[in-house]
Amino acid sequence: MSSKAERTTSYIIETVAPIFNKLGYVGTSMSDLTEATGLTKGALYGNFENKEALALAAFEYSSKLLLNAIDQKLKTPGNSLEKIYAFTDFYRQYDTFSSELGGCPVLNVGVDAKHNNALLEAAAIEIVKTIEGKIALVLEVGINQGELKIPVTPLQFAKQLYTMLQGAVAMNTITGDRKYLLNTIAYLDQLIIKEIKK
Amino acid sequence: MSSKAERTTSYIIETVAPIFNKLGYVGTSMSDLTEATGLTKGALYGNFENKEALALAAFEYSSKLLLNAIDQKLKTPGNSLEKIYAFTDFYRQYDTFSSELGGCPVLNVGVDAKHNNALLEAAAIEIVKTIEGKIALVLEVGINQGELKIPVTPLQFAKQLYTMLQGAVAMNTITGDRKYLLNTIAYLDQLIIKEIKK
DNA sequence: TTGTATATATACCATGCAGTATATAAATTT
DNA sequence: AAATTTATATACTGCATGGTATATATACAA
Repeated sequence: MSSKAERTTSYIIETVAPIFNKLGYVGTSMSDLTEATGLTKGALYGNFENKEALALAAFEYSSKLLLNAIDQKLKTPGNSLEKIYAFTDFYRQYDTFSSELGGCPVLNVGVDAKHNNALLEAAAIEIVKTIEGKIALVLEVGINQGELKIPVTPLQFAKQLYTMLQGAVAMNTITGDRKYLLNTIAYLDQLIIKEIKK
Repeated sequence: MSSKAERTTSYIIETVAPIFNKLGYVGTSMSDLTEATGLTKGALYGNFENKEALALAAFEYSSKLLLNAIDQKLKTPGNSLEKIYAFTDFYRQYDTFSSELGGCPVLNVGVDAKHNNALLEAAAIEIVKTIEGKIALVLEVGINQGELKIPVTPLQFAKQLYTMLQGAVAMNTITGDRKYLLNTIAYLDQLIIKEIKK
């Protein structure tokens, strides 16, 4: 079993992650975090070197949850096309999924940290590459098995797909309107049928 | 001619706008602004009631520059299709255009202000609606003149178009890679030929 | 159960923050 | 050019910030 110390460290990260994601790195104060956790500065600084280390751990936690969810969709049983469908379908509920994380960590941290924290900025870029790579892999398998035809390289198509999804996520985030997600996925689904299904 | 007072007010807004856009509302301090303008707190508070009023004026300035640029593209001589092309083509250089504003004001303020400033959040939503409306208007004219056929309502299609563009803007902002813009516009151009050109 | 290591709470520091009152300087009006 | 209005600079609040030193409490090992 995990020690008490390990459990409080996890507890801090889990509690703090959505706050950082919502308020941003500079927008989040240490007192926001003591208030949310019910712990004191002593506890937070005993578990993390400083605010930056805490924010990084929080982002890694949030993005890992996102990556796990994506992995799960891309491992849906069936052929590559079905996996891609499961993945795009996931974004129909991305607003409720990401609300538990305090919003989309890729978008929020990617935009927020741009001029405020270099480490977080780099971490966000890393996650983007990871996600694009995961999508590309599924596409590649589909091509090799003769299921799919793609007008560009798998990575290139993966980037295009993810860009459209993140467009919907961004518009949903800004306006609060879920239709951006629904309409974009609806469009993507027919795009996939027309363009890449063999 | 404008009075000295009016000119300094304008000067403050112009100088301050890209800083707010880059650093965000909470991330920008009044001392950042006195430093950038070469003025003192007395001057800033003499021209604006408080930080929020200054940030709002700055966003209005930035978004007006964006709206003007979009208007110009959508007023390109020729038929509706050519206007739409000019508009999408504008986004090929959107990274250099927006860098003078400190990034895309819609994306940055829309994401940053979400949980930090209600007025800015509302202002960003307003700009989104305005832009979508402008695109929809051009599409509508194209339909009425028998140039274009569209699978959904003009506003709906405009939203879809803008979502894809903002996806490219978001990915470009996060990663710093211009290809997201170029590839998305390339895709959009062929989409327009296939889907809406009559 | 006691002793010890470790984790958390408390109290504090220097600094930076948004905002203000007032003095001084500069622009505008006459 | 003088008078007056208006804008900017200075000096100063009170408060919140990230971070730390140290005391106290708690978890774990014996």
